[in-house]
Amino acid sequence: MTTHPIPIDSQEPVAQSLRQAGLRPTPQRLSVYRYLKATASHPTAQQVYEALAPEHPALSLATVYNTLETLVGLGLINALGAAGDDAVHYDGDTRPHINLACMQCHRVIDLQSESVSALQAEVSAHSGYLLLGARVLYYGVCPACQVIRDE
Amino acid sequence: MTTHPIPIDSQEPVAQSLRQAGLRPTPQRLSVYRYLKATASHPTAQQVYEALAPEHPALSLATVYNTLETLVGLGLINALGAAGDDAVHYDGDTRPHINLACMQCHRVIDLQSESVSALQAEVSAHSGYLLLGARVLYYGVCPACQVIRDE
DNA sequence: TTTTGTGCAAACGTTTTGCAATTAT
DNA sequence: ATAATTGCAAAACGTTTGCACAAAA
Repeated sequence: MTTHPIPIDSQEPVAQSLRQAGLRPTPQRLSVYRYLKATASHPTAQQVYEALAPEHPALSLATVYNTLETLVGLGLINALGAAGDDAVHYDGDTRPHINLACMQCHRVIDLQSESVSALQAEVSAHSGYLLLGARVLYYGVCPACQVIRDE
Repeated sequence: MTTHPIPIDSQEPVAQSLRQAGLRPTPQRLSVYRYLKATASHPTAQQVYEALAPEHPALSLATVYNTLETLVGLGLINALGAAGDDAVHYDGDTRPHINLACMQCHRVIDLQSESVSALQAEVSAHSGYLLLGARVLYYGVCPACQVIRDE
């Protein structure tokens, strides 16, 4: 692989989290993480790969998969599961919120909610689990796809 | 396929739901549904298949997959997504509750919660989505697996 | 009789893995 | 130097699909 001019900011919280876990803050990991933080599209591994490919031509899909798994394991991103497309969608926003998935167009959007924070607190306090992530998602058919369905 | 003596109770709510959707309440569909309602184990398709195989020797894994998809589409069961094992886990309990998944032993348990009903109400009222199911799941490491991990 | 559903096996697409080369520490 | 990480290709796995047969309407 040829080295690409993707800057590694060692001060970045992700970089620190990775180091704390004994992992290296590589350009690939930072790119994947940054992309997930910057987008609201809840992409699949394939979509992350396609989004980063232009600026990161040597990136491999396998590395994207590995990286996503790593980030989930560290609790830095959430794995939401499939949205009618057999591919896991990821969410860079780990703050408590609701996800809405359309099983028809496979899009996932966010919905703010008062209640989710309470939920998370409840789980943290009473479960006894070492929590890594959340998957608060309701699935169905979005307004746009309902219209199409009626035609 | 040979006919098996699995009774079809036409009064069963599932049977009625299936008919309303123009689908037939077959022994396979009722068996899968009943099993999911009766267990608290949040099984994968494979696990449903293995559980029903002894009493339903002609059942095929493909039918289990098809049936699970059908039931999800009708909102009769919930698709929770993977639990560290790349296989979708299903939940026969569609009442609002929290699911806790252990990414190490791949088990999913339930957690009662006051807040989840409020969540669901919020989504129903404000999303504009035609809702089919919920996926309220927190994942991490269960108490038992934490002990093993420490050893 | 017409339509729907099943079972089997093959196909598909997502995800994982082995290994040599590369990179960070 | 040493150990971790990448990229590629191949493999593996869960899931879906095509089709002939069976069952229900």
